[in-house]
Amino acid sequence: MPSFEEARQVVENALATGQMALLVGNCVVKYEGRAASKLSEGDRLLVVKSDGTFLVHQSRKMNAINYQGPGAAVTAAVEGGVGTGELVVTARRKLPNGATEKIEVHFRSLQFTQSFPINDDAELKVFGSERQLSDLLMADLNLIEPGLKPIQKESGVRQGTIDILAEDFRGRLVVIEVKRRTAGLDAVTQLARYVEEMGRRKDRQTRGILVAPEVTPNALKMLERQGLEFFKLDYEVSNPSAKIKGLEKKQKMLGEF
Amino acid sequence: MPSFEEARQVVENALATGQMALLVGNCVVKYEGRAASKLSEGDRLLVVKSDGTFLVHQSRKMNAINYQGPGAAVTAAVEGGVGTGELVVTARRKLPNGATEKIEVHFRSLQFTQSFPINDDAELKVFGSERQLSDLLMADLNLIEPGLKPIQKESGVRQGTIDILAEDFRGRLVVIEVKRRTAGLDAVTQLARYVEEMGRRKDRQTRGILVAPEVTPNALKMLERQGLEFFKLDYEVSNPSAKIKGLEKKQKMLGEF
DNA sequence: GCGATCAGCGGCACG
DNA sequence: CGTGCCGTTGATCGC
Repeated sequence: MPSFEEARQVVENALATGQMALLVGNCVVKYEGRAASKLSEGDRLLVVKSDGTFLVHQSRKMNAINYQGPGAAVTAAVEGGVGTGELVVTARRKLPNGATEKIEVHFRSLQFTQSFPINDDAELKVFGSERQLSDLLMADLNLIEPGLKPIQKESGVRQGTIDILAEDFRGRLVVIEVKRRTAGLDAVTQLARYVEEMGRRKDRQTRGILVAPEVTPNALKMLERQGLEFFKLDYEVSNPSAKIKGLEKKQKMLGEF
Repeated sequence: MPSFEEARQVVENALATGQMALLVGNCVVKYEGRAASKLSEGDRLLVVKSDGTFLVHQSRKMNAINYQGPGAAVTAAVEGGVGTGELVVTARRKLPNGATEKIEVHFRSLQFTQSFPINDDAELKVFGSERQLSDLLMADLNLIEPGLKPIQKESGVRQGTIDILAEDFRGRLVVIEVKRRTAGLDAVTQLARYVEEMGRRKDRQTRGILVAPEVTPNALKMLERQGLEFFKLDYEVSNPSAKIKGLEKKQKMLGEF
């Protein structure tokens, strides 16, 4: 049961020395900024990271119930008289907008306060991202359709948001949108927009193919209505790699000869 | 510097008694499931909540670098010989898919381990959500355009995914999509889809209005190209409420008489 | 339970 | 910086 003053010093010290501070206690949380919120009394975990990240966690759910991102200015103050006082930890942040947002955690009591030195330069390596699947597919578009050829970005002109731009055996443009999970209506509208934009810019007949492991019934209907296509992508991820199952199959077939 | 065995007991005890466990130490993290990932050695904070939530936090950024949602089964085991061993904390979860995903945290050393009782029944009250703004607007559609009337089955309850469905002074259908922040291309494609679906289902001339505090240049161009409309929504949030500035203005105007 | 959408989304990469 | 879009998105609401 640390005192408010001890807790205040732990937070200040953590901020000064680049450590991570952890506080557990009963508190009320107020937020005002892009929206506003009020969280009444309860026990929570407060995490204050050295980059200004500020997380209030409840006893359930993954997401912090209130938070502030990196760059927030965190302060701690003991307010009110002895015995009736509280520890107020505040995080302020400037919005790109110019306005500011503020979160205040009012601790009525504390179970625990401590700060920790956290040294960590490691970066997460992820396998099975959409980008990676897209690159794997690009390496062999014949998997989707024989004769499909990728179109290289012309002299520095970025296609931007289109995953894969290709040309079919008849010379038609093919816009390919890859999704790593079940594709819904949003994926179809996205593809439809790319196809529409591409057809308008290039004034050329353009096909659109949605590539995903699954597609919802509504999304499939909409695809058909718009004359777009679906290709089922089976893939699997394991620790040092991601693999498209079709490519594996193809390898086996080649191996049979 | 708790021993691995002490730490294991803290985790097990926390799980058994519904407490939240906090561990700080040097670890390696492996994940395999919807994707796969590897995070090499570094100091991190591990949070294990009583609902199975499992969060690995680095010293920076808001999001957990590795995680598992509510419902995960968490276990802890000491592996390897004395002196060379490690504490392995594992979270397993069944995907809706049927497959399972797993995250393993291998602690090589520990700075801190403790569990805390967290009692919290409070729910966050948020002001300024899109839903709330939509309801405020619905209460007085004349703000957007004189003669606009909401079409609703039940008072205040909106149907389906369309934010607001209304009828203008000429009896045309009006689909209104409300965004609480700057609207981009996705908002426009979404609105376009609703308008297209509505027009097709009702076989009736249909307008579409995008309502947002701002709109990106590209989105505005696309709106115009599709014959859709934009209405700038100014609002402000403060702690017990959200207010649409236009409505405030209108109140003042009425008060002037 | 699945489907669709919002979120104070966060984060990243590109212009 | 803004714009666009992915994310092991998560969380919620409606069917």
